[in-house]
Amino acid sequence: MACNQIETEEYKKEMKAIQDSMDVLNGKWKIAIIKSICLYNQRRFSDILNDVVGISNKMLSKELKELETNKLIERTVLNTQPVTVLYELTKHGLTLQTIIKDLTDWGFRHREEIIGKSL
Amino acid sequence: MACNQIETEEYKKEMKAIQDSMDVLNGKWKIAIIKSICLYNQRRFSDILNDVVGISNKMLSKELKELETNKLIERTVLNTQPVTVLYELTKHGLTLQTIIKDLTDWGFRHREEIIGKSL
DNA sequence: CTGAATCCTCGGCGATACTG
DNA sequence: CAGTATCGCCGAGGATTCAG
Repeated sequence: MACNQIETEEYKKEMKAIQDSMDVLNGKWKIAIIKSICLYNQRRFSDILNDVVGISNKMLSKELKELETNKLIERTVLNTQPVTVLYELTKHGLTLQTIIKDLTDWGFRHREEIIGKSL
Repeated sequence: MACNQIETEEYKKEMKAIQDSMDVLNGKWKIAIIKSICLYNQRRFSDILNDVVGISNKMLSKELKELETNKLIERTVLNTQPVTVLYELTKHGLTLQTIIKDLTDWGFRHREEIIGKSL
């Protein structure tokens, strides 16, 4: 119900907003990385590298940079020997949780719908 | 809060579920197409082609097929001259509305957070 | 009108090696 | 440990043309 609305101006704005969201979340790894950090609140580079099965260090490095640019995570360098780098979600990053939860729920329902059985 | 949970089995399932969702929604066009159909409940090929700015017919055709495979939309061919083809959301397709709304809202907030002002 | 077919480009992503 | 550098594949997606 009520997903129709004729206001085209509003419609265009919404489309842009969605594209913004998708750009941030797109790609093969972003959400997996966020989940990894989220799971432990704080996580090191190599920890995430282990958590996110299949990712290469190059990709991880790139994705982390993008997430930081988008102010979703924060990078902290510790003066240990050798260096330790911690990543954690920002306040803004934490607001993604609703979406992530919805995506999870819908994913389960979708699988049932398509394959006819759950995980 | 409470996005951490130690159960790794559950964690893996959730990751798969999210990947399922993202696979369905990924790419440059899927959500825009869904929104277009949704806006009018029923929409023809060339209508969507106009709604979704920038998409090529090849892409539209491909995306529509995928959406149909995923049982999100339904294709109806009318015996007109020339042929008319209608696309509409299925019940399952309509369940995406929550996610789409969340993505829209978050997109707005994100823009404020990053650029410092709204659309 | 609704696509399918073809050709081409560009960037995402992987593999491996190297650095402070 | 936490990345960078380099090479290269492959598929997403654009432009154009053809077909029923």
